[in-house]
Amino acid sequence: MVNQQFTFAVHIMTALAFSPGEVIGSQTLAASVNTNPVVVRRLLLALRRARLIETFTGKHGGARLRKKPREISLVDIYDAVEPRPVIPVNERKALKKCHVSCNMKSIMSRVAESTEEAVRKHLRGITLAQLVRKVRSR
Amino acid sequence: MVNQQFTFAVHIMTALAFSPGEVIGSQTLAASVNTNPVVVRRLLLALRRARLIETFTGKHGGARLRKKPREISLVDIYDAVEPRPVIPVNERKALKKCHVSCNMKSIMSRVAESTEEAVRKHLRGITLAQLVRKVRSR
DNA sequence: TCAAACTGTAATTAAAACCATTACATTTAA
DNA sequence: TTAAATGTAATGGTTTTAATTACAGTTTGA
Repeated sequence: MVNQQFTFAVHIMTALAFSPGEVIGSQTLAASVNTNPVVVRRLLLALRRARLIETFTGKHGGARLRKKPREISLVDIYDAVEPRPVIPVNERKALKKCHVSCNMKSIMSRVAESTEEAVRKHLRGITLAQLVRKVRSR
Repeated sequence: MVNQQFTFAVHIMTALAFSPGEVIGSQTLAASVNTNPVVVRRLLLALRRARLIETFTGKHGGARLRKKPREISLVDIYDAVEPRPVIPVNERKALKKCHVSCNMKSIMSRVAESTEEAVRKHLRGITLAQLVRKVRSR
């Protein structure tokens, strides 16, 4: 299985955006995502670090958006949860006598970086507001 | 992250492109990538299925490109090895009473698909010939 | 003031993904 | 006919990921 943190985080943020201003607990969010509340809380911490949400402890605690859904794009969430790069670079040491081997790491690094940028650029164009609109239109 | 199969496959293809027309064995390729010959052979099978290379069994066997490096782009290799999608969709069943939960799967599917397309579009712009040129220019 | 309902966080377990490795049948060249 | 390859199945070990348990700290409100 691949890392679902980004997927989970988008779900959580969409749920928060769907009920503007409301404070929602990790229990409720976990039920919506169908995962464990602790998993949700860890993601909420990451989203809070990125200043996308604020959280409240104690009874009636939970999380709430800090910005408007149209001001939050998926790249904000992507950066908040810091998923592994789309293309991993082979970190093993090169075969000295092989010209290709000696240069692949730096070459693949550039490919990986530019691909990452392409993904981020794409995600930048999708806002939470758009996702919420899709939820509502069904 | 996508697994290293794509990274390994690009390395292998670059090595083949670096020695045009030459048949190179899995042993040699594995040494360049710094992995096991069996791992390489499995990738070679995938690349062959995609008709990017041809392989030869028996003594002096190995692999060779079937097209010119400038006619092979990284998306061809990407498609050949079929890595897991960049964004995985949460396949768990939705919480019936939650409107967001019920719609997230189809919404995230579209996000995942379009992101995949963004990656493929980017990779389509990078050819093996370009990578080989970079190897040579060092 | 105390119990209930939360969050924050560490530690552990379980499952999945990934790659390496072994083994061997088959093919080919010399 | 032997040596050197590929093709491919099976197995094992490591790493990654998510689930779970546990509990201290915070807040609300009866």
